[in-house]
This record gives sequence, structure tokens and C-alpha cells, in this order.
Amino acid sequence: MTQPNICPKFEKAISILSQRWTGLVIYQLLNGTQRFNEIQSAIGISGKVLSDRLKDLEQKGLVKRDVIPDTPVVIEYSLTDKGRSMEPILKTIEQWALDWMQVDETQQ
Amino acid sequence: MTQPNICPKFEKAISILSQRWTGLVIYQLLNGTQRFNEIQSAIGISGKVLSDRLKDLEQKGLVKRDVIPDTPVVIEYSLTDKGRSMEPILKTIEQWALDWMQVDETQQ
DNA sequence: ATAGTAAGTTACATAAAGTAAGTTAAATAC
DNA sequence: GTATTTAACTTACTTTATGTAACTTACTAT
Repeated sequence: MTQPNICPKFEKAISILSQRWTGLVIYQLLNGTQRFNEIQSAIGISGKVLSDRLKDLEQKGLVKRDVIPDTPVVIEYSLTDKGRSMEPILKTIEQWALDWMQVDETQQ
Repeated sequence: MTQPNICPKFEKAISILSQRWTGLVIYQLLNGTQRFNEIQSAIGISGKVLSDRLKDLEQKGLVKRDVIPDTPVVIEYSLTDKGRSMEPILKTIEQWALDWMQVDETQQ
């Protein structure tokens, strides 16, 4: 047996979540529509990687990018239905974190 | 605002899950105790990275490594209680995958 | 003796992420 | 009206993570 035997849908889902920052970006957008710099300062991601992630998430249909023709132009990011459907996943992780994670310096 | 304002426990939890392969390794071990090569061939991970991940998960208290003094020696990996406590997370992801993921070549 | 298996490790190559400076366009600030 | 600031990125470069393939060690089977 050299071929993986994992459900391809599950594999795809977990490959999304296991990309660094993706979970945090979606978690952050669960709070509602936000602008680039808001997301960036909220989660402490670099502009370059946030830009990558947002493009990727948009392309995957999880995030919507809206250009508001204000002056100057404003760009708003929000979750699509598909994006919002990940809420139970993030909430389950949140609960697990509260139950099992301890924050101290001596343990990584 | 330049500092992140995310709950540190949540951040820690999601940093575990957003490390490539970690979710799949735990998911795989939900099926019960397994040996190195079993995990490797089941999920299609390289020996090097699996070795890294198992050490890491052991150090985080999620995975237990048992040396069975058979001849030749057998090494078994299994989840600790803490590791098994991630089951709801993985199951939620699994359900989401069934509901929302489509597997085809035209979409990434 | 020779080959095979389990559980890794090592050396090297490629890809992803981080850092910091630069870009564009419009909006104040002086 | 020139100079600075802000938003939303992009570019160039460095560091870290991951992948690939060959090697190791200890035992077993042929």
C-alpha cells in the first residue's frame, strides 16, 4: 500500500485549513466585513501573505472582495456563504483551545 | 493598532492545525494505534516530515510513542487523551468537507 | 551470503513565509 | 503647490519548511 486512502474531500478541506493563516483570516472575517489593513493588524500577518491568502480564498469561493467606489476607493473583504459555513469548524477549535491549551512560556 | 488581538489559546490551537500534515496524522490515528509505515502509506507523507510531526506531536502531548520490545522492536503511535480530544474538530471538518467540497480537476 | 523490512536520518533541492522597502493614487497639512 | 500620510498592495531578498531520494541499523527470511 503506497497510495493514500483518505477521502479526497476531507483531504481538500484539511489542506485549506492547514495552510498557514487561512484559519485565522476566516475566523477574523466571522466578525464581519473588514478592510485589508484591519485584518492585517488584527491577526499580525504580513501584507504579502495576506494578499496571497485573500486571493486564494476568493478563488476558492470562501471570501468576497468588494470595491467600494468611494473616494479614495475602499476595498472590503467578507465571507461568502461557503466561507461562513466554516464557522462551526472555527468554533469547535475555539472551544478545544479553551479546554486544552495553556499559554505559558515553558511549553511550546 | 499593530498588535494582534486574537485569543492566545485559539492562536496556539490554530497554529497546531495549520501546520501541514498535523491534522491528517491525528485524523489517521483516530482509527487506533498505528506504526510509522502505516501512517506514512495511509496519508502519503514523506518519512522525514512524518518523523518531524510525530516528535512535535509527542512533545505537545497529543501523541504517545510506545516501544514494544518484540523482536525486532515494534514502535506504536497512538493518541493521548488530549490528542483524542481533537476528534470533534476533525469530525466537524469532515462534515464540512462532505457538505461543501467538490472534487474535480477544473477547480483547485 | 543476499535480500528484505521497519523505523528512521542525512544531504540536497524546491517551495512557502517573513521582512522591509517601494508603488500608486488620492487626501490632507503646511 | 510641495510634502506627508494613508490604503492596498507589490517587489526583492532572506529564512524556514517541505519534498526527494539515498543511506543506516538491526533483525529476519531465502
